[in-house]
Amino acid sequence: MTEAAPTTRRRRARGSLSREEILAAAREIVERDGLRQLSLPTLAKQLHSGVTSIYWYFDSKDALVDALAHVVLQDVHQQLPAPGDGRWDAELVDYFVAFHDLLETLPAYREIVAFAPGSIAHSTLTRGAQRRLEAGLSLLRSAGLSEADAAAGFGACLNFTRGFVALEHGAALPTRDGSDLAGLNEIGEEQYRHGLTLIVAGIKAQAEGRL
Amino acid sequence: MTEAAPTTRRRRARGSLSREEILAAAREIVERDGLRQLSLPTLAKQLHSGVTSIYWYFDSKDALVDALAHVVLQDVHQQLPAPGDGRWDAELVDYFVAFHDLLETLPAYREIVAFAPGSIAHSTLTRGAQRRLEAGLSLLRSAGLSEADAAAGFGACLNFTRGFVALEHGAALPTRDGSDLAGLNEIGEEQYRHGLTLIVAGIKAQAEGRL
DNA sequence: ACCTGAACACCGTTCAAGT
DNA sequence: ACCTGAACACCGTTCAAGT
Repeated sequence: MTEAAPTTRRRRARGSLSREEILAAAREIVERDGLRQLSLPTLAKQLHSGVTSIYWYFDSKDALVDALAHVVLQDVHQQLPAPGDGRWDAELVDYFVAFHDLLETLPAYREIVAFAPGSIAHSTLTRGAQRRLEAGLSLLRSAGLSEADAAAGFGACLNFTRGFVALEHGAALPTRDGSDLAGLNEIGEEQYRHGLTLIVAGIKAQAEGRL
Repeated sequence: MTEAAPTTRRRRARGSLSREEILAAAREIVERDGLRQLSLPTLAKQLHSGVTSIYWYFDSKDALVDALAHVVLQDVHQQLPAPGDGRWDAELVDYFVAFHDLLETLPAYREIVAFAPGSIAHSTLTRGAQRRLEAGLSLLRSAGLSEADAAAGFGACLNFTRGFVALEHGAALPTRDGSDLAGLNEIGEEQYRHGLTLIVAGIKAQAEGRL
């Protein structure tokens, strides 16, 4: 009765922790419960480690979230599909719709983009991601656009996609009254596709010298 | 020596607090120090009130932030410019560029969109805001689009704008290495304008039956 | 009806150890 | 070198009062 119950495991072995393991555990928590539930005590519990052990690998919680964003983004870019060989404008739409669907599917990405957009912005592109994006970019070159125009057009699609996903988060609630202006606040797959189609049509107009 | 120093004011008068005053103080903190600095203790200090007094007017901190988002959004919509009477496509671009600049100018909006996008999504449009938006919408009707196409096109511009602003926040840091793919991560006024121009060109193509 | 402090269960971070 | 608990200065929220 005088001793505390020895319910929990004791001390972790010396070299048993790592950045990778910490990030994997953090990701699991974020996918399961959302970024707001990610605290250092929760994370330590999941790792069976002391809370302060985490500080050996990351300077702060913010730094940890930055690193997590980086890992998740790498995953996203790795899963980017290669464009097919149909007409460039149709392929470009498909390419980004796939991108959009991918982002929608990854809860961790949505969580971070919604609650720590800064961490996403900090993350630089890896070499592999650059190659994937290059493939999309080349679609635009094949439309006969100058290098600068192609990059700008691709960037517009990219920005639209990223921004749209940021918007989609938390917009899943029912509208509170019926006074919605022709569904202007509606946000979803259909609205995404429409905006993207318009941008691509704009690029096409530019390629044909009608801008 | 035995008494605590009576440095601070005593108790607030009975009916002296209000939702409005609380929101105004909260807004001041957000504009000055950012949303992350907004805590109930800080807020209470600014109000010279007890921390728990705030709970008489708001159920939770989240509810308070929701209300703050609503107030700020109302301001934004009230400042929306009326479109001029030039060509519809040029006017539409100007209309949204003004919108974008407005959002950029209001730190409170940026803070909330960045750190509490959910609160923005919850907010419904007031009647006044609807009238302002109607003016922009009518630009599209004058292009000869169907009601549905006009609303969809306007919505695309709106979504692009909102999403873009969400992206801009925290993207103000210098890129960490030079491997940036033709400045694809660049985000600013120029990129905004370009994306918007493409969307409008796409709408034009649609209006002329080229989509 | 409206304002309040005490108390609670949480945070992130620093520091001075243990091994 | 790597892991740890104690301690600190914060949070948001509940509750049982005061007026």
